[in-house]
This record gives sequence, C-alpha cells and structure tokens, in this order.
Amino acid sequence: MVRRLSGYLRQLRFLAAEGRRVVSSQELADEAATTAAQVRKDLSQFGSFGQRGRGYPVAPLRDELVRILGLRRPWRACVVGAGQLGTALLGYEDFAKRGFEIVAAFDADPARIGQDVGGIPVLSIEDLESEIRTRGIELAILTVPHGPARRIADRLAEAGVRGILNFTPTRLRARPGVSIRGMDIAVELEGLSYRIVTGGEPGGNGA
Amino acid sequence: MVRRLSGYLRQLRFLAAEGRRVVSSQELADEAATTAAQVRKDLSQFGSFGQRGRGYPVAPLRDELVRILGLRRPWRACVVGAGQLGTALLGYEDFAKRGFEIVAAFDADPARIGQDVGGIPVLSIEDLESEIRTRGIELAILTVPHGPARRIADRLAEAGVRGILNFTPTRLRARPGVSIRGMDIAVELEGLSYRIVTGGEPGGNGA
DNA sequence: TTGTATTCGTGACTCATTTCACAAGGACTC
DNA sequence: GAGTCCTTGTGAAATGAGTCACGAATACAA
Repeated sequence: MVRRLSGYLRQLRFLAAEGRRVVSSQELADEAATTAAQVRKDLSQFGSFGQRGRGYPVAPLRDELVRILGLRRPWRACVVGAGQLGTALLGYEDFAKRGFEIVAAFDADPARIGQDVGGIPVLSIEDLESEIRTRGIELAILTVPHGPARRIADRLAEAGVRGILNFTPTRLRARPGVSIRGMDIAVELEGLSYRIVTGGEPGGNGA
Repeated sequence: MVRRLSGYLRQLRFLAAEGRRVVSSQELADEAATTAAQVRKDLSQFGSFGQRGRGYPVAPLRDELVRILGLRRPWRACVVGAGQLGTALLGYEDFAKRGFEIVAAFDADPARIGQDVGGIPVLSIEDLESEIRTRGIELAILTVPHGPARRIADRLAEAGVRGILNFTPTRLRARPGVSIRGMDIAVELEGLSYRIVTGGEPGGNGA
C-alpha cells in the first residue's frame, strides 16, 4: 500500500511541475495501475484531502503525501560496499530529488578508500560506527558480498541506523528499531519466471 | 507468495549442498521468516511433497520448486542500458547459478557498443529486435534513463520478450503477454521512510 | 506389537485488503 | 436558483491471505 502512495506522489510531482491544479482519483489510479476507489480508500485513511465534484488539489495533496511518507526533510543515507553496484548507486542523482541524500560510502578495499565518487567520499569500513554517528547517517544501502553481509548489518544496527535496503542475497536478521527491505534481483527474476510459466496476468506488481 | 517460494528454494539448495536429506516445515519457516503452517500451506497448493512424521525430502522438494518457479531450464536474458547500473548487473555471477543466463547487453552509446563486459557483448540498441529474435532472448533487465524507457519497453514487447525487470523510475504500460516487475530503489527507500516514521514493525518484507 | 513422539495436510476461522454502491457536497448551465 | 453533472468519502459486501487446530500417517523405542 505504501508502494501505491509512492506512485501517487510521483504522479503528483509530475502534475505539479506541469502546472495542473486538480486531479481526480481516476486519473491517479490510471497512472498508478489501480482503481479510483482504491485511491480514495488509500487517501481517506489519512484524512479528507479532496473536494467533491472537483477532485484533489495537486500541490496540497503532494505535500500531504510527502508528510505521510516521512519525507519532509531529506534522509541521510550511505552505501555500504563500493563495488560495481554500490558505485552505480552513488551516481544515481534521482535519490536527492526524492528526498534521500547519500553522504558517504564504505568499503573494505584500501584501493577504494579515500576515493571520491561524484563528490561522495569512500570511507573505511573500519570506521563504520564512528562515521555513521558523526555524519548522522540514518539509512544504509547494503551492497556487500554475501559473506560479510550479516555482520555488517549487525554493525549498522548497532551504530544506530534506522533502516537498511538490502541488495545482498542474504536474509538479514530482524533487529528491533531497524527496518529492513530486501531487493534480491534474482528473487524478482524468479517472480517473473513464475508468472510467465503459469500464464498469470502480465501487469502485476508496480512497474 | 512467490517470494516465499524463492526463499524456500534458496534454503533447500543450501541444505542439499550440505547433504541434508529431510527438512521440516518449521526449519524452512525459520529461515524464510514465516511460520511452519505457512510453509505447509504454500507447498500444499502444488501437491503433497512431504512425509508425515519425517518432513520434506530436500532434493525432491528443491526440484519440485525449480519446476514450479519455471526454472527447469535457464532463461535467456539481456540487460538494456549498459550504464553504471547495467554494467554492474552484467558482472553479477549469481544470475547463472539461479537459472538466468545473460547473453547480451544493449546500449545507444557508440563508445560502448562492441565492448565485451565479462564475456557479454554490448550490442547496438538499433539492432534490439533482430538480436532478441536471433539470440532467443526471453527476459530483459531495463536500466535505461527515464526518457527512452517507455519506448524501449514497447520495442522489447514487440520483439517478443516475455518479461521485463524494470529498474527505471518510469511506470511502464502493461502489454499483453509481457510480465513486468518494477524495482524502483527510491520507492523502496520511501517504504523504509514510512515504516520508520510510523514506527511500524521493523522486519517486514523479505530481507 | 503397543505406545509415544513427530510432522504433514487441510478444513475452519480470523484478519486484512479490495471492490462495490451510493449518499453528500460542490460546480456549472441556463 | 433549479436542475444536472461530477467526484469524493465511506459503510457494506466480497475476496483473499494467513493462522489455528487437529486428524492421519510415519518413525522409533520398549
């Protein structure tokens, strides 16, 4: 359901940039691949933002969603593991626009430590805890190999990180106070495979 | 639910490599962050693979899941967009082990076309349709910028690709016969943000 | 062989999500 | 200002997912 809220927010930002003032639940639904009733139900959980007969005011609803999703101020994030994938993510400018500021990367390889990737410093994994504290890092994107993944996730939790986006194929232990979200690419491909062979409906999950 | 099946499969492969012969629903549940009853329900949808009083035979159940998930023979896949992220994915060896063979990459940049990334050729996006047909490519991992994303997705569908794993922040139109799965990193981060500010339980989605 | 301990498979139940249907409220026309 | 057209907000119904509880089948010990 939060996925859908994200979808509405994206569309609202686009509409606001276009100068649109109001939007109907139907229009939001089309773009987010859901139904008008679903949009209204989703939004009504948090309040009554629309106007009957008119629709939803674009900018105020966008701001409301920003608030609901906890994006009023940018999150300070880091990438742990400056390998190929990690480095690719460091160059991803969209993060800043969407409210996530990547302020550091960490790696164990001395050849990489001290480098600057698009203005983001690559720090030593040895200093993980202290750097997280001094830089006020709240989120971590984990792109290390399977081997050290669990241990590093534990260290991140210990250092006070609030959320981890886990790109490793490792299932992390849940820790109180730390939200974890997995992004295993192979798992997603398996999901595709399953849908194809079972002939399920194509659309499915957010695209 | 397919996500859980993937989790069981991963664990079963691990157990098989260790030489284990049988495993209980409880044990599978622990590793996949679910319950024993859930495991049994999930598996019973496809048949009766366990033995009462003993558990599930590891190798046969693994093979059964491989079949259910459509992984009996490897899928032929390509990466479209050989930028930072695309290149990173080309180097990801786990794909082969999990049943996905990346046979080509596509890009529009002449400087990249003709290169070889870890044995995988970077082809011209102009030849997308013909190369997909001659190489028998069935899946595409889309890592192009927002601008051309929709058009390229349409071309992929036109060329007969069966599934698209969409890393772009663009919502693709559903096309009959083409399964689409979105992996928008910012959306996932927003999900983390929401869970943190609302104080929801940490564990949540697969890690 | 009998008894006890396991563990699967499954129907019944509960809980959550989604869809439906429609009254309430506002805009717009003539 | 009366009538018509939209569109939201929301209870109620329908659907789906997950949990529970227990019978059936097996292993193992005595």
